[in-house]
Amino acid sequence: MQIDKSLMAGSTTLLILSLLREGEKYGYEMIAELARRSDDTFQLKEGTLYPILHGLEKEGAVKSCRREAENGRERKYYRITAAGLSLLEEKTQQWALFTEKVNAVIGAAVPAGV
Amino acid sequence: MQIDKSLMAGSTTLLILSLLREGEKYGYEMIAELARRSDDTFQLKEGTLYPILHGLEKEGAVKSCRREAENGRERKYYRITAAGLSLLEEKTQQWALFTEKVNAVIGAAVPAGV
DNA sequence: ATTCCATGCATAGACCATCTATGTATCAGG
DNA sequence: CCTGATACATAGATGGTCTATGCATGGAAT
Repeated sequence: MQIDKSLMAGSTTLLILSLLREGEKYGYEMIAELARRSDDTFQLKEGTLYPILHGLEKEGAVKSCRREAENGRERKYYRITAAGLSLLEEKTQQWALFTEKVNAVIGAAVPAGV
Repeated sequence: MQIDKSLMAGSTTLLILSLLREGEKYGYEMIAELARRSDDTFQLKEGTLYPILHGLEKEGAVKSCRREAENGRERKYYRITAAGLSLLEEKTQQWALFTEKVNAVIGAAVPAGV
């Protein structure tokens, strides 16, 4: 099943920050990693990811540095900052609250044992 | 805590159809009901709800009829159709899949026992 | 050698769902 | 009378994602 695009909105930043929490990563890698962990449910496009990363850097949530990788290619590695960590925490709490409330509404419409 | 607006995108239709599954309702009532069940987390605006209802009616997921209520006011009651029920089922499954995958990604970043 | 594909970053414009801001109309209460 | 709650409606702004495209490099195949 394919996920409706609009559902993705709002959670992309949460997903990206979650990945960066484990260590620095570069753009292309994050796209592949998101696809892998979600069993190809999340297939983030480059045109989506890069603007988000630039925005996060602009607000100080991540920092980047260009570096040559082992394969000789130049990559731009992103690292999460202290501000990024607290942003991640906020987003995580919002996500938990949001899913809880949605489930409260739709769950009420589909009572388990009634 | 206030939920980021963009998180709402995509799930509004699911919420509305869920409400209508229990029986016919009118617009103003749905807004109040959503707020109540979500402890005021979801405060849908009229400018958001009515266009959605019109769209759902256009695609045959709901049907409406104007009727005078006990209080003498004229209301527009919406009823979910068979097509609406299958749309609801699809949206519900998408929601379940989506939350599962998001949790897989962000959960992987915060392993419980490691 | 040349072509093609994967890697890797980047941006402009389109798209779509929601919000803001209004507008209309009725009814109850001060 | 005038305000506020009820009730529906629409236009325009906003914001996040997608599509499409561009550039550049390296490896593999013909």
